[in-house]
Amino acid sequence: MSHLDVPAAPDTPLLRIQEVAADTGLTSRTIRYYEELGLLKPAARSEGSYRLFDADDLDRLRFIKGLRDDAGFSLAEIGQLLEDEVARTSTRERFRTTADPDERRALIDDALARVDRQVATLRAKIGRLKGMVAEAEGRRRHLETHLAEIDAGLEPAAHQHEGRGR
Amino acid sequence: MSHLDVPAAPDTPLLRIQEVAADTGLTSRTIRYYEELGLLKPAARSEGSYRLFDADDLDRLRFIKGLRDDAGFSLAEIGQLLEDEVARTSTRERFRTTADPDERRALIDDALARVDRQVATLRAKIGRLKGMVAEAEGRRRHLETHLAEIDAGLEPAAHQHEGRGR
DNA sequence: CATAACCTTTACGTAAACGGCAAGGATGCG
DNA sequence: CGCATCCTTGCCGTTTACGTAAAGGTTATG
Repeated sequence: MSHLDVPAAPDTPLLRIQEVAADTGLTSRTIRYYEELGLLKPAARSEGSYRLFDADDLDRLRFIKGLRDDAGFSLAEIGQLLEDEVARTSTRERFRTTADPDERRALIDDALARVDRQVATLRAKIGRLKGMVAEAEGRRRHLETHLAEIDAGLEPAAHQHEGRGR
Repeated sequence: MSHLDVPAAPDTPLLRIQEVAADTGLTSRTIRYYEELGLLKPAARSEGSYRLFDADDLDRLRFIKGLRDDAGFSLAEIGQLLEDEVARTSTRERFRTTADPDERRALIDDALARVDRQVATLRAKIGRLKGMVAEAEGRRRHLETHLAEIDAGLEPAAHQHEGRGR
């Protein structure tokens, strides 16, 4: 997440939900659902209470989508990874309103810690997947061994039609 | 999968569903559900139609669980990965009953191809996860840059309570 | 300011992945 | 063979992750 960006780049135009949906590949329903679950909170609301999203929110949604589609995490797990949104929102606000460098450092340190935990979680998953690849390759070797046995024991025998294996 | 094992190790005792559940960490309900979905078919049925599983089935179930828990695949995707079970069953049978080395080779080649596809799928997922790690690390660097800016621009300023970051 | 296009909340519907229960048959042991 | 235990096939219930329609405000545009 790039919450804690330069005081929310004042040039970001703030998009409405449909635009965000198009940009992220999610549906507006899904985005509202994620908000309902506390996975994000739009940067603002229009006068008539339209949800308004900034670039930061877009990043967050894309990250969520990645965790969901690519990493296969449940929304509950994603919630754990992103960690409580209320805190994030108030943090973002605090960061904008405080000028105390010590406090700003502390806020960034927290954000760093969160990112590190995310990376660790992703790496753990990569590790498990690699374990599965290793298993599969074990099966592969097993099959090849078996194939070699057949070749050794029976290849010399006569067989009519062209062999098909490589 | 080690279907196509040495003609189904004749020493395997054939377990009943509860035993299998205990061994794999699944529930019997789940195992039946997986069969219903066509993810596996128990090696045999007892006289009174009890499901009976061999070591091969156990491997398969553990593999499915791995794909589900570790890799985060949906059961539908797992079904694709394992590829149609009916074919597998008849293949297993064919393998046991045929003596023609050419045919056995062909069957093993097919199994090899399946394993290769599985490995490719897993590797693709690993790739996507690494992409996410890279993204996260990008955010990390961004935060650090930001932190450095604060340090550079404001650190020299006076501040009362002990700095907290490292 | 009229109106199309977009938004809001509310609420019911659905597919996936099981959990749990009921009614009845199968196994194993003394 | 009697009985506890395990199994079978339904079948309904639940959670997750949304889809979809309803009823009614909001915005942008001519």
